[in-house]
Amino acid sequence: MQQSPVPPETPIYRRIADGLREAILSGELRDGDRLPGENALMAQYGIARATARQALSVLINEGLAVPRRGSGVYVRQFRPIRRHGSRRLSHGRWGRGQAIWDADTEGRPYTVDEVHVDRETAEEDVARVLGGSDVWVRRRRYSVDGRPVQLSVSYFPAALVEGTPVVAEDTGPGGVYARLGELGSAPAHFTEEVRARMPHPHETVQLDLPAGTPVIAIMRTAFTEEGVPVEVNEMVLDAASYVLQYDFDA
Amino acid sequence: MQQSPVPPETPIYRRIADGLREAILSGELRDGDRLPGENALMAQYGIARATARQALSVLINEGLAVPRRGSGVYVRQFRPIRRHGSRRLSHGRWGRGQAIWDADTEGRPYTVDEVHVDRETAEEDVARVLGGSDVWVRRRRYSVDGRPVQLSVSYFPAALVEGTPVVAEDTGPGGVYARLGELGSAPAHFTEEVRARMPHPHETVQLDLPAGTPVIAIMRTAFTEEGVPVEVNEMVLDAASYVLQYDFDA
DNA sequence: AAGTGGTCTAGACCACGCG
DNA sequence: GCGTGGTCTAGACCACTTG
Repeated sequence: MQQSPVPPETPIYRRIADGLREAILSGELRDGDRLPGENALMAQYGIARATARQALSVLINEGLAVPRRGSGVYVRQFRPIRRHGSRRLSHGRWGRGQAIWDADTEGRPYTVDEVHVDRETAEEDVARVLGGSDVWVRRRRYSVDGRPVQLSVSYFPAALVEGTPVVAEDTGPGGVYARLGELGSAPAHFTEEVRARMPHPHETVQLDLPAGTPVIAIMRTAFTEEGVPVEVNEMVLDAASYVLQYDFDA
Repeated sequence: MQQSPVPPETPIYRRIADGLREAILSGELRDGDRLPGENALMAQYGIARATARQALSVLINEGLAVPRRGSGVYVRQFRPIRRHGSRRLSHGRWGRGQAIWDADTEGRPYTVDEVHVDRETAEEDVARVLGGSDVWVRRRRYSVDGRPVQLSVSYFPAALVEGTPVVAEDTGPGGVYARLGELGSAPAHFTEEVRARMPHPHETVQLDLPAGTPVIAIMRTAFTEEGVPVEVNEMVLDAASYVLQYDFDA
């Protein structure tokens, strides 16, 4: 037997997915709640297993639900961190300014791990910006509340940082930017290019991302007061964990 | 019969997807190229149809491929538009500044359609920012090269714009901001909150998004010189069509 | 007309989790 | 141990695109 002769406008699996999405977005199903499982959907709608799975996969790929093996499918949560771009302009300057999206206050403890510092040959895009492919690279991963949220790779011109604390494992108080300042190359201007896309496999692993989670990719270039580029920083953020904030004037 | 007794590390459909992804990311398969179809994969790997589909669905949900009914599955392309946040800081100021990501030059013709102007009661988040829920709302959709790329909804305090050209269908030269200026409420400061997520169903329709495409959601608040909020602008961008650029000082 | 992807059924074995 | 989701098979009918 096949389905009813006239497919009722939209396929069954879509109608089921739509209903569940509605329940999630309306708040009827809340963070961490369990969705009806495959067996429940099969019984309730009289459908085959594959069809029930297809319905659930829609929500999973939309990032609204997360499957847990041996347990069930659950509503996913969104608890972002607020990341300030141009902070100096944002702080209590425009009295009545209010944030639209809720986000945890900054200042939560970051954990840094998987720090690697290496001398490498930069890819073409980075080399073009820095004006040379001979670079030192600092890679690291940031976690908040034990969950990885950001990968970060910084590139520095080798001629500038060779043999300096910039390429040490621990860069000391104030971090890399303070050390660059001591070299007479304090970053003064920044350009950030922001994209969103689905993660690559290694990002999925390193950030422990469920299906349906995009990443935000930021390429930041730091310039000295004189306009000399001294760092390119490539960041990949779990999109479900971040709200970026930028403030500027007309 | 079932598969071989020991699942060889990773499931078949993943291995196939990994291979195809590799081919795409390495450039072996290029923009618009056709991927091996379901039948080809079934024959090549000796697998069932559902398994071949599962492999392809991975790439589709990652936004790397797009299925075309009756035709095949094709490599997707990424041709972004560059959107400048704080442009005033960016223009030729830091001589050697180079962009990392390619993007079409701005200035390509935008098309605006589906313009709707209505008086409404704002949601709580917008009302909190504007200091009241009585608002006028301007909705519109932007297209470039005939493809929809952005949805935009602007909220204005009704008390400020009631009966002014701000709420006319055509706002005239200089647009809404010029009209706000004539009202003595010229926007002078902006805050943008940026998120990325998977699209809601109506966004998928209005932006004609294939599966696996995230959207960038921007909430921009405009303030006068005195710090009075005069507009909240909620934008939803096709993430595959945009690179955002922000420039700021240390 | 042939080939493609879209939807759906009815089974199967598996690893995992939770009580 | 039982229910859960993860993977896979072997079929079917359909709508659509293309030569």
